[in-house]
Amino acid sequence: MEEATEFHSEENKLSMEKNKKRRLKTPAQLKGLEDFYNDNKYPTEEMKSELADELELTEKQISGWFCHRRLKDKKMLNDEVCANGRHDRSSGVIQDRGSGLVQDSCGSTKHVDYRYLDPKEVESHGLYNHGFSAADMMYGHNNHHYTENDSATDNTSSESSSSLQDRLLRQGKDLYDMEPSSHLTPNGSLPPLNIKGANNLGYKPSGYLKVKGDIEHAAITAVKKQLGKHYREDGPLLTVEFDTIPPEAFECQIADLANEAYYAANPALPNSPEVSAVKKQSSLSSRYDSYFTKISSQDSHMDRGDFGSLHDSDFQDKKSFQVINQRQNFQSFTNPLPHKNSSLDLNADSTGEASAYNNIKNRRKGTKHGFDGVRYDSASNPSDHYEENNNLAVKQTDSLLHGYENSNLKNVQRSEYVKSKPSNSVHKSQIYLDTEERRGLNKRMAKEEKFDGDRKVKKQYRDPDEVRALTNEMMVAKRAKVDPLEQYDVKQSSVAELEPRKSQRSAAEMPSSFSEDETAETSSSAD
DNA sequence: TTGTGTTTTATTGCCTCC
DNA sequence: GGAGGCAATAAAACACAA
Repeated sequence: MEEATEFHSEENKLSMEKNKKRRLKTPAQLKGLEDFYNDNKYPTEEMKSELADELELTEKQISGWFCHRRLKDKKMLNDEVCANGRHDRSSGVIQDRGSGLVQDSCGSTKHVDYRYLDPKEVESHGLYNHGFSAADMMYGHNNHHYTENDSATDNTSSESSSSLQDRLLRQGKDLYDMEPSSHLTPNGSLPPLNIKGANNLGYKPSGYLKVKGDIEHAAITAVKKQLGKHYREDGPLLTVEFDTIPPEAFECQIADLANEAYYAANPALPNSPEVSAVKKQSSLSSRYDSYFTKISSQDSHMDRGDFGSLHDSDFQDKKSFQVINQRQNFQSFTNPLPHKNSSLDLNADSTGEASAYNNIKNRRKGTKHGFDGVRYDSASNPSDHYEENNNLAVKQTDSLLHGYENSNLKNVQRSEYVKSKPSNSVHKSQIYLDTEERRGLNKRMAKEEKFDGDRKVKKQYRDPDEVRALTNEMMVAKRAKVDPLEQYDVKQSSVAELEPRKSQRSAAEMPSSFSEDETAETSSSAD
């Protein structure tokens, strides 16, 4: 026995040592691993071997380290998403319109989310939110079922805040709309239609989701087709005129969108269709604060930076301030590897460099994951009026939020990063996705399946940091802070304006969800 | 100093793809 | 069936508060 034991000890001397007492990687090893990991999260056998030799580790250790490193990233992402997902769930946000994929932010939340989401509601609200202004949506939520969820799941925030937050969350977080296949759903929202992508992240939609995705997608797509691509965000309630949409009803949408952007940039304009709505967004603050105050106390002074020097045309910069601030804070809160040269770090260290870096990375990112696709779309379509329209809410918010009116010059320099890496992707057009994107969802799903074999290769371009950054972007929407008084004013001022719509909706029996008949009908039409 | 919580490392089992 | 990857788990190492 002893000989055998001795033999084994000789044979596996090193491994035994490592088995009995795990050895921490030396700083040099860790650095090498991290550096390599930043470049390639899925090293090949050769790479592993080389790295093992270089770092004096075994390939097994290398593989294990990378595996755990990926898990770590994923976990971090999930944690972040978890916080977001909680908000979403509580606010009844439909994270994955169409596919039904709600970001499984925390693994266990995968099923929980659906307790709050009726497929019909998901569908109808998805349309709602797309067709309504923020103000409309607010009432839509409060007057319908979502407030129920709010009270049930989040007692810390006012009801009014939820809808607004939902709006921003969707804009910033609803990656689904932005990306058909995101990684994050990481919850933020998972790439709705990309089940594969979801799986990659550990979000494995079970039965219900798998079926739900197709059904909802078909129904929504059909409705979207009926509505047309360009329906006004500030236009009539979808259901109100749904049955009587004249062929020319939406033909002037592009122009309107342009005007909306102008309004957004000029909040002073009385006719800005979304001013009241934007003001309502202030309600975001409550829950946001509750969450981010945990992140960093620096937010307070950071947020009060001097934005005054910025012009309306610098909207992007303004927004970037929030993004950056949030990212900085968020990173400091979540990133256990401060030394890691993540994109966020790059952002802080070198604007230009980070910008270029992220641009490259964004382009490198394949369409495999929804996030990637979304961001890519957003970045690659700067002229997309939909994106512009989506920026509207943010613009308005920026212009209305006192706490953010002022910018920190220090941050201004960083705004370029956001430009290169459009945080507005967060606000990417829901409308756009609901039409153009969704039309290709089924095809895309098929492609996902088809090209799943390429996953390994594409995976190499998955950068958790990017995903994290995107998650942070999603969080940006939440960052919109408005003091309580402003919230109150917003409510008061917007009530009169919105009341008619409210009554109109109820008069039209705005469906909390499409009836089964409608769903079936639309589904069939989509077919 | 100790207890507790977190992080990191290692192992194992399962799944998917080739 | 093998390889690669993911997830769950255990345990050591570390950090921190009382």
